[in-house]
Amino acid sequence: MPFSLRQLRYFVAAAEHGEVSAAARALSISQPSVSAAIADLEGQFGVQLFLRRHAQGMALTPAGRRLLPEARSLLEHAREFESGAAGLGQALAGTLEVGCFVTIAPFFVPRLLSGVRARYPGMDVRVTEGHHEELPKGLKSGAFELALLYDYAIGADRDLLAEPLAEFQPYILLPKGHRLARAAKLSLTDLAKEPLVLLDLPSTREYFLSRFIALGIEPLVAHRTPSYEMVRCLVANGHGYSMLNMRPAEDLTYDGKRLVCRPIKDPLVPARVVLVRLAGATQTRRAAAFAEFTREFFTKEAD
Amino acid sequence: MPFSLRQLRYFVAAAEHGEVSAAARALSISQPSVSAAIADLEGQFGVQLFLRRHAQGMALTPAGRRLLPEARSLLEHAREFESGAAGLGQALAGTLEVGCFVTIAPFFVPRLLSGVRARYPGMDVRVTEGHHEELPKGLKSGAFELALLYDYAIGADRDLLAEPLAEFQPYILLPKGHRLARAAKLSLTDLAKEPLVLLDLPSTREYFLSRFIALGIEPLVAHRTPSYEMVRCLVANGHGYSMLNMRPAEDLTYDGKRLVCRPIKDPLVPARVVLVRLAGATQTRRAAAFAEFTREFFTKEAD
DNA sequence: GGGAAATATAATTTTGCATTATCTTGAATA
DNA sequence: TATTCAAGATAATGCAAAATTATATTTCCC
Repeated sequence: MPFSLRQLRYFVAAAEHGEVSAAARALSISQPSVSAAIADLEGQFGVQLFLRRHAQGMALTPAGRRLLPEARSLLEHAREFESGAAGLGQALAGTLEVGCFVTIAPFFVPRLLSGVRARYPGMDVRVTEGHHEELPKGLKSGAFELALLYDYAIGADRDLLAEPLAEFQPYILLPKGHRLARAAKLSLTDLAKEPLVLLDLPSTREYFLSRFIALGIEPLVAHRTPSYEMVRCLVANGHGYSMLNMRPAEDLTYDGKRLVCRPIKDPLVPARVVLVRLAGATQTRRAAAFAEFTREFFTKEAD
Repeated sequence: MPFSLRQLRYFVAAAEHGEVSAAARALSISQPSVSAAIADLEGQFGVQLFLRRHAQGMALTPAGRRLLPEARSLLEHAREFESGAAGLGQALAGTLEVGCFVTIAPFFVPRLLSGVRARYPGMDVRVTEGHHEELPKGLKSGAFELALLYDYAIGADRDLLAEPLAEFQPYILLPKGHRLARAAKLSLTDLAKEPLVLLDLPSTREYFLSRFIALGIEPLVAHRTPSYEMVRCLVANGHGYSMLNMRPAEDLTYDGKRLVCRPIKDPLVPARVVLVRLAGATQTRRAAAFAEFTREFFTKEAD
């Protein structure tokens, strides 16, 4: 492209003012800049656009007269493009309320927030952590537009649209040095007589228990706690075993104890992390953008 | 205008290749240049256009996907503008503005227009008739690119280039049956005491009078009129004689009277019809083509 | 864990654009 | 006719954008 939008702007201004000097004043630049831009255009196109009348300013040649409206049109197109492009970012500006299940949040939310902030600088995502009984309510009440949670918490609720993002196979958690930890894989039947530390959260509680019951096993629930890290600490301190979906980067508890994780031999239905939204509502552009980003995030995560 | 066509070109190339590196190769520039251009666009618009997938190149974000066709459209517009602008100088299609002295026009312009239209079908010649004081101004103001007029109207104007096309010896116009009409040739001295009907147009007026004065004759100006046909009618109705350059096909006036035309015995500088253009300006191809055709036309006319 | 591929970043050179000052030209004026 | 004035072109110079090369970083893949 031999010419620039800048040069076109100068050409149009000079044509409108009939003088390079006046155009330069209007553009708040110096007169030689405008002169040079016009001379360059004329050279590029091989056509004389203006007649120089010295003390009388400049007059458009027939060629210049024909070019003027086309230059205006191109500049107008450029302005439209600009506002359209700026609008892409602008429309996303604003706040998006998102809910997230507490145990999922630390694993993904921080990185999701960073990524979304980078891609959509004007967009402000506010994440509220909640339990499985609260999140669907929050969606329905309008407290959030999207929620990140486990599919087992939704059941057959027809009001919610759940988009699967990732699958997690539950695993068994044992204290380091536990006799069962020597096996590479464990069967739930091996654990039937062992004390279970249950993550005692709505839905999650039922989800874990149902994994046993599906195999005809009645687990011995020795401890119940609603805290994820408390589960890990209890297990690491020898109070029993547990079953979890998500696995932190280190098998180390807050109180410095070591854990051992073992996959489960028995075929279990995995837990699916889903992105949930209200079936009836039309999605805002912010929500669509967040959903798109989250989709990509988990696709990359799966690789 | 915060962005440039250059940046848009790089953006489109990167989107098409899916890689900055490949786009840079295709554009024959370095990879960081493309990276920087895209980063700048993203900054300008406040939107992320690409997902960086490191070893996997780049993928368009939803925003980038939306912007891509618009960027292509703007670039296409710019290309059209460019070819249009470049074509102004070269292509024969388009409009050529020509000025012509009023009394010359009816003798040549209609046939010139027909001929030019036949030879250059895409070319639109617009002729503006004017007087000798207006035509050079029109050239200098850019109103027309070429003008057809008498050489005596130019004088020593160094800004104008005049190309001779045809010479016309002035002749004497008498009413039918005038006593001087019996002579085959007339001397201006024979007319010194006769009433003169003067074609009263700038330059032309001075031109005719100077023919007499050059011979030491002071003509008797009985009537002045700026209308060519009025001169003929006044003469035909016995109000005097006149001197003209151009001779219509019939020596018959609008009011049905007969005229007699007689050549002049005295040696006079002929009137030259010239094609004039601005000395400083570069000629468009249309103007060159018109000039060439006009040259040929008058050469044939002289035969 | 190491190599390859892709982009980003850093440092440097080059180019383009802006500026000020000066020159040229034609028109208006005395 | 000489002078002054207005407008554009040209020249010299500084600065900022964009190009380049080289290097770092990240991820994939073996």
